[in-house]
Amino acid sequence: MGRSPCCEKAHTNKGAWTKEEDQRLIAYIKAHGEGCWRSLPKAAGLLRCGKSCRLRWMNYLRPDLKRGNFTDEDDELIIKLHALLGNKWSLIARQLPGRTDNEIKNYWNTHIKRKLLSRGIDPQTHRPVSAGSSAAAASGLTTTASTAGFPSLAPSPAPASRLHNPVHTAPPSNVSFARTATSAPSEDGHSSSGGSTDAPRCPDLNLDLDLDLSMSLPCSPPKTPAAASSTPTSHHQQQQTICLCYHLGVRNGEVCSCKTASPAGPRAFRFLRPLEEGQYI
DNA sequence: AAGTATCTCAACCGCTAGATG
DNA sequence: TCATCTAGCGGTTGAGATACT
Repeated sequence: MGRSPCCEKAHTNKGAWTKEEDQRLIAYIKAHGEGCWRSLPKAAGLLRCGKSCRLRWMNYLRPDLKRGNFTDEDDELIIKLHALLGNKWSLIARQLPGRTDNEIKNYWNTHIKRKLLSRGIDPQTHRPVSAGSSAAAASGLTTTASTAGFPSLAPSPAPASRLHNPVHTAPPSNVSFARTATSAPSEDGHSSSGGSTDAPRCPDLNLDLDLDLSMSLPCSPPKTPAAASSTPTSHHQQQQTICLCYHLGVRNGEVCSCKTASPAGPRAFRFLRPLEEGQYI
């Protein structure tokens, strides 16, 4: 498209940030706030790409970041969220205040994957790995048994990045992460956003997950009023709405306050359709 | 102590959605 | 409507740290 590069690469530093660069970036953002990342480097006197500045700030310098080890509770929450959302690291990160998507992504790849495999669970599908079939696990092949930790949270087979992103779009009906047996598989077999295993590993899987627009944050307003009022099907209107936090046990049984805290009204909180009797996903 | 293997995680790259003119 | 720009996302890489021989 003839698009110009995001920065003049010939005149930008790359690699690890120095303390001085960090200080410059922090000072600038403290003075001016987060804003136009493209123009920030020049304004702040940094020989860095705006993208790089943004990343450095978001992943490392932000004052509200929580450094240090993840707790077991964090682990379990991440696992559950991953089962629900796939590799939507930014969405997962928003449920863990002080953690970044990059940090969670790294933690997943270095710790949780191994932890799940040691439990005999395929980290991509969240289903038990059949005995001795680590290769199957790696390729996303699964058994049909329920997951060990959360049988109702079988993973959604990898919505293509942004194609089914509940934050960005309000589909005409459910944001169904499930795919039928006739759904097209992903173009490649390796891990991509949302997961690597678009093979029909769960042909009858129907998560029927209706994540509302505020999925991104417990109480964040919807992106647009139009989207917020996107017409739910009558089918939906009959569903009891349950906050995702509540469903996941985040609030430990409490009714999530995000329902009331949202300025956008009752449509602004996330809900899952409870499974009907005999239904499994 | 030295060399090698493995692990961790900060940073980069390429891509897309949404905004704008 | 189209072209372009920007912010943001997810996958990947590689330097440094650590463990092992």
